[in-house]
Amino acid sequence: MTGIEGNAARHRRPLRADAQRNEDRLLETAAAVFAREGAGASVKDIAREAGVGVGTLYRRFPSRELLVEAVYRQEVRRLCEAAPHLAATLPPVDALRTWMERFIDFMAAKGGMADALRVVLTDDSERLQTRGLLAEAIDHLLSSGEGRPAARPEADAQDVLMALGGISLMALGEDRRDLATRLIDLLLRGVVRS
Amino acid sequence: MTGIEGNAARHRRPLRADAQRNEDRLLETAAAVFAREGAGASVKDIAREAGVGVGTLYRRFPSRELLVEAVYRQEVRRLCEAAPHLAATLPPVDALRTWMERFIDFMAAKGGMADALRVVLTDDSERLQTRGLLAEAIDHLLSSGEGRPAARPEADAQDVLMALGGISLMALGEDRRDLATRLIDLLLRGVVRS
DNA sequence: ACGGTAAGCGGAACCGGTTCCGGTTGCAAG
DNA sequence: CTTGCAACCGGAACCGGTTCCGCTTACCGT
Repeated sequence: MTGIEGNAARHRRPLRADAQRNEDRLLETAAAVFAREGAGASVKDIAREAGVGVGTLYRRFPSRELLVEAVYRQEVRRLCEAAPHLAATLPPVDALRTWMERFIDFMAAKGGMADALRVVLTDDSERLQTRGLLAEAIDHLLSSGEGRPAARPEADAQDVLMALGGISLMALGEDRRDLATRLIDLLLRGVVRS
Repeated sequence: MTGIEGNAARHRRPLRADAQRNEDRLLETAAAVFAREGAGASVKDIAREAGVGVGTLYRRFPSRELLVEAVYRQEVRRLCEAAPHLAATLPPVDALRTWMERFIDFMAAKGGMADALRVVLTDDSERLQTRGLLAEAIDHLLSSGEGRPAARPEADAQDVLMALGGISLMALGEDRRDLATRLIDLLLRGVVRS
């Protein structure tokens, strides 16, 4: 479980040995702390528990949200990879709806991911692979269904992702699961082929 | 311009004289500072410039967002009051779309209102009159149009408000006005009578 | 007028995120 | 094996929001 491999290291000179060690340790620790205390845990705590200074943490993860993103990147990837299977198994609209509800549940399960989500969907810097992953998954769901795409042709995966993000931001709280469901229905009504 | 009259004071013993004076001064100062530096200005600055301690500010406005809400309540009210006129003047869907775009533009114009907006739409405590105002305006637009309501009967003003809030949260940034427009279209397609 | 007290006041202290910078060190060239 | 230096490190310092608490005061009843 040491070292989120698929790193963005692809086109970046390899890290110095100590730096790499610290990065691994930070991700490891952050994952543990988030799991234990929710994604709201303090950055300072994580740094201390990982045995490094905050400066070190910040050089690798320039903001709290980026750390969160890095920690959950794996799980989001898994979520996205499930899209093709859904698309192949269920009727188009149901596949889309199901995937969206899974997305909401995932976000809700992490607690306090709202800010991180906003950053991931809003910030257009490179290194935020997560956003592309999500858009790709949605694109898959929109265009699936043999010969009868689920969505109106103009419906754009990026836009749908943004809309879903907006819904998450509003409906991520405690007793809001039903609100999320209703808003997803609303969104689908606008997206789906009439 | 001293003393937002329509206060929630309705069923609250009147404030002590000095307290009322401070509240007025705070609102006045906050409005000025927000206008000068955007809604991101620091609470401490506002308190200092109003000549009171932060403690005083916080007793009256228990969080930064609530202060923002109070400062802009008037303008939001005005926005909402424009709804009936739009409803009477334009075809139902156009009225709704126009109002929504005004809403977005208003939020964008204030800069850094995103957090305040989330609180206003999300927090269900009393004293947040703004939310009710907005829902009412939307309700008006949804059910207007002589004999031919704009919206599908199940469309709920609260839900539409939440969706619009979500859109705002995602599309409030710099070059995002067009995203907002597209998302509003998407939303309308789900809301409007087919 | 007077006194008691609830309401109010100010600001020091706390907390979490973020930045900065003087000192350290992996590593590669000589 | 040195040595030069870019990359790194740690943590003190800063900043903004929020809480806490000892002191003050407006106001009501007498």
